[in-house]
Amino acid sequence: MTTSGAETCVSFVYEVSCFDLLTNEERELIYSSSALVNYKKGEIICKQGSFASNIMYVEKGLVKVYLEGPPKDLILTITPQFNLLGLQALFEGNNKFLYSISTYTDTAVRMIDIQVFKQILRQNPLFSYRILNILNESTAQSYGRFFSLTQKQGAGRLADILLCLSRRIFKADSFELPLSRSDLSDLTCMSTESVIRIMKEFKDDNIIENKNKSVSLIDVQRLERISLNG
Amino acid sequence: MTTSGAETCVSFVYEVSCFDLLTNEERELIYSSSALVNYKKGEIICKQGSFASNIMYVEKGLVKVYLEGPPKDLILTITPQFNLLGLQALFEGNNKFLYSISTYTDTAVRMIDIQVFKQILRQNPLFSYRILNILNESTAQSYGRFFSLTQKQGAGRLADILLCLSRRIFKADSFELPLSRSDLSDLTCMSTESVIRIMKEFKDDNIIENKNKSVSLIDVQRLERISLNG
DNA sequence: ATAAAAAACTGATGCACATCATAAAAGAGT
DNA sequence: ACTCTTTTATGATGTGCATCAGTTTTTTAT
Repeated sequence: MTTSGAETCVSFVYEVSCFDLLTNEERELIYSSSALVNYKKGEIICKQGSFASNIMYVEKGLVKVYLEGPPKDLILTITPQFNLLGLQALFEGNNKFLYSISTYTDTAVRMIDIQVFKQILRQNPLFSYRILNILNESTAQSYGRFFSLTQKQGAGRLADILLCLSRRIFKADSFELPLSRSDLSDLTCMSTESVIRIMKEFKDDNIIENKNKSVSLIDVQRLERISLNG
Repeated sequence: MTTSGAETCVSFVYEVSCFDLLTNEERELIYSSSALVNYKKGEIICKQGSFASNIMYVEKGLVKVYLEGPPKDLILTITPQFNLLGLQALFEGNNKFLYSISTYTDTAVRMIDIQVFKQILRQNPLFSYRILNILNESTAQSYGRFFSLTQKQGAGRLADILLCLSRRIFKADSFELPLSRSDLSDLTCMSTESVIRIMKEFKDDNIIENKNKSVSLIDVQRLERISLNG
């Protein structure tokens, strides 16, 4: 398997547009049985191991979905607005959150009653088919990430994440990074010190620019080569 | 996250019983548009990157689903009979296999036309809901495995795999292992030599017995402790 | 039964990365 | 402004595991 940025991503290409597949009645049902909750930057939306009674839809903001250590956290995805969270709780017999979710920026989340969501899934095959596709995309991406995390060494893993952040999340070569070095280390499965050292290498080699929170990818091709060569 | 064998598994608890949710007509459609193909031990069922036009149902046998290196293969799941394969190809725009699949034993696979499968998904919400649950279970497991592979060290990862093989695949403390040491290394993301060394340690410590292909778990509790402590 | 090939094993060496210790810089709160 | 806390940075040391280079055992083929 040869993967560079695109296939090893922690986020999604397509925003979720699944609600347009609902009938007016179903949409009304969703809205009337849901609540919009606002979170500030850094707050926890849900905690691994707690009971899941909602499917969540990020209407605004940026969150991280992560497994809690010890020895350290592992960030599964960085999810921006217009995406669903907590779909794994649909699995019968799986009524607990497998992961924690917290916010990087101020975030608004629509909490949808899981029973209502399930009911609509059962009665609306097109909607159900769309959800199935979303889950499949997520699985496909997690395979790419599996490969990145287990087969590549540090520089390659960090290159993957930088490319992903640039392409999928911020959709620009330059961006203000709301993640700390420690977050990057939870994404790339290495120590914070190693992230810092490799970032410095990239900077010294003129592959990226980096000052405080701002990051610019200068030599994307080089980054892709590093990603490919592990 | 604290995981031992159960949550870090490469195989599934429940056999797939989704076809009972089909109408007679739909079942007939599946059967008439499918073909049963027999593979010998060691043969390749599908190759990563090739076009996927079928959903596969393992009627008999044992297979591995794996990403191909370089630098080395990564086994995603070990899948026994009565399970579906290739569901990821359902993702629109994803008509290529993300992984290769090959057999450990003589295997019979029913090849189901993907268009027929999709059609039934769209028209039968209960079936679609069941498939969605299967995908969700698979995602949940891959999270556990993510954690195992990225956060635990060698002995813990191997303990996880041994526990999984015992519980999920062979459903016994003693079993004949059709996988080579090299396969175990592709499952645990370490070198073959390391697998051998750790297996020897386990044997010297009377945690397992091992002679040629036969493996017996002697001290399961100890294995679980090793799994937990990384 | 025997040769050939593949898999299992063993030891010596090297290296990527974690860990530890400590300092500098940036951000947050008053 | 200034303190206090958090984050970033950097060097020194340690280690888990890969790699390499062999030997032995097991399996396969004839």
